[in-house]
Amino acid sequence: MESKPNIQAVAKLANVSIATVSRVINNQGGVRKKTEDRILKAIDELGYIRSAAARTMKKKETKTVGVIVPDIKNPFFPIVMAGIEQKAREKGYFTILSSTSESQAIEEEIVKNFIERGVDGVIITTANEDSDHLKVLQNQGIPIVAVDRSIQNLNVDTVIVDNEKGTYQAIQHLILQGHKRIGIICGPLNTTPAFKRLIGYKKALEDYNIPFNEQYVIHGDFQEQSGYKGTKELYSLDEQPTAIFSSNNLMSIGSLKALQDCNWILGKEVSFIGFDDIDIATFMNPKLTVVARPMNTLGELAFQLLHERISFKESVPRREYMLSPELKIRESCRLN
Amino acid sequence: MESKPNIQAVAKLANVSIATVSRVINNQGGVRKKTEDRILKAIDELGYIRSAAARTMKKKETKTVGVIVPDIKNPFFPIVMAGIEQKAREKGYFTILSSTSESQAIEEEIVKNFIERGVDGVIITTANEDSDHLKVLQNQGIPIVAVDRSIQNLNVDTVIVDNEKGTYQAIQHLILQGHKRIGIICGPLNTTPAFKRLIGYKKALEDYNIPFNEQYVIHGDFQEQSGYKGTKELYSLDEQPTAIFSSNNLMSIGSLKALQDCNWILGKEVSFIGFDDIDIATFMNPKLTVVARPMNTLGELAFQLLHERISFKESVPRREYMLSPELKIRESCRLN
DNA sequence: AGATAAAATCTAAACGTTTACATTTAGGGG
DNA sequence: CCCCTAAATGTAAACGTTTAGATTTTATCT
Repeated sequence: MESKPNIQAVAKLANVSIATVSRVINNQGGVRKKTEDRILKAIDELGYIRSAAARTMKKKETKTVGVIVPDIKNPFFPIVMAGIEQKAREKGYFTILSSTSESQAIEEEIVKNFIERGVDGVIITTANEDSDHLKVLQNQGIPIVAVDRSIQNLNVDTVIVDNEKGTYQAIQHLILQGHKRIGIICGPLNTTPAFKRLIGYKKALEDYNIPFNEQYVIHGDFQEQSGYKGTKELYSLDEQPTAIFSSNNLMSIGSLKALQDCNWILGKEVSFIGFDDIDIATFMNPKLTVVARPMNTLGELAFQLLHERISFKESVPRREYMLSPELKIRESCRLN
Repeated sequence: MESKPNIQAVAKLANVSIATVSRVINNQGGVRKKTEDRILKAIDELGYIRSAAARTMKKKETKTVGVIVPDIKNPFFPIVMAGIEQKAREKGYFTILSSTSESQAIEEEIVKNFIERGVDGVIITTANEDSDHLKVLQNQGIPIVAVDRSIQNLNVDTVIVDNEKGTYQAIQHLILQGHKRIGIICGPLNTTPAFKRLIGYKKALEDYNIPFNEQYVIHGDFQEQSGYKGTKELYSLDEQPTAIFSSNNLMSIGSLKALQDCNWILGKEVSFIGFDDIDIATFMNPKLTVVARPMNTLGELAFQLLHERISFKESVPRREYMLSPELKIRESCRLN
């Protein structure tokens, strides 16, 4: 196998200088049609593909944005990613995705790697919000957009959903149906989404004068297993809750499995609302009432903000978009 | 904002030559402890991060593998990806993921981009199997591993599951329960998985002397919508099938929705088996019988093969791993 | 045809690393 | 204390682009 052809080889074959070749591959114009054809032919003949590395070195830009998510297995993120990818492609950008498995150590590794590679910007759902480990990005002048989870003490554009409101509405819905003992399965409370959802829960109780009871608050980690365990805990309480709110999709699945295993009858003995719509929602019997988020839009918006930052380096003030989730009322909640 | 520090700046601050700095950042040893400390301190002070671009240019390697999937929204791929990512991290490799949305045009774009970036290898589930558009990779000497779908006329390592066998077992299971009119919802037949699943279906019918009936074969595209439509078609047949086999997860979901909308009662009026286990499977009533694939293993194995190729450039002969899927018998099939 | 302007093309210098090879420094033995 | 060897460090070239500025070619107008 020959060594890979470079711009030099193309230039020689087409009998021009490398500068002219460069002009052609970058569509800069100012090249005679005849010359261009000759060069194009040479490129084709040699199978020349330009080296992004060399180009990046000169241009200091990569037309690449890095995306960091905490858990690629959570279907929420692939959908957000699809939104990002689509918008990025439209603008001629390329995306690279990495997952941290909710580990800050891995997140740091990825960030460093992204910087090494010279990404033009980063879209991140961070594993740890109060984290200095993202300062490096800012020091390097790399724009950041936080999506789904905001970042403390870092002045970055943010696209989130109104977690508090979404949860408030869900809990309110339950209260209005007569529920007073409502369990909530939380995510990691050092993440805004999890925290805000708990706030929404508390506020709804307060507004309707229902005493807050610590035993109904389960501390989960956004993984299926913790939803399962948490639900069993709730079940084993002397005064069982009559309704359960689960703070994310994966935990909802775990929770529902626990319900089945306990023979705790959904929609009859216990009402249920989950944050995030999931495939199973409409297949369950009864169908699941959920708080749904505009996931695709979240991604599209995130890229759009990032792109603006990349394009106009001038300091636009920080922007925060808060999208509204929607309570999709189906059948898993019953009067109590 | 200062311009980013380079190795030169570090060298000056630490009062050494750039060669020594290079030795330190690459852990090559042969540097006096005292000097190393001085350099490390300088690196830290300046916030120096080496440029991958410049490095790649010299070394002609990136420690990066590119992963191409046809549909990031299909939960199958994120799980495979998780397997790849984990193994890659262990070996010090970094992965970049892109999704083609089943479009060959986009796939070509991505491939080109990967080459430009100098990925050391590619793991791909191609959108179009009989495709010359992957030859470029081979021409560039970039190792490829095909996962889930093989590639025609290209001599690459392959990791797939035994689609034919998996489907055969499913259909056999239905036949032994007395079903004779069995519908199948196929994926795009120019992909091996879809094709092989159809083959498995036909072979099972043949082995049990059940006549093949074209009207029970629905041509879908692996997307939810086609599963929905296909199922309605089957429902509208004069001689409705008594059982349905769906060739992938997304189409299963569509199919099940159609069942509900038609009031065609699952497990009673119609039996059902889907390829790939899905969240909803165990929540349905009755629970879904499925053909399950070892998705995580698929990814791990794929990276392993690729890594071997990258490490020992010598021409090991082509390898093909075919993993066995497993028929998980639950409740969605009933005697007929 | 000659002068001039405009268009096309070329030359050469970066960009930030790695590394073969050259040079300096340190350490030990006599 | 000097010499020799090994260890540590330095020098300089190369990797493949882009691009400013220099030069050549072409086209236009008298």
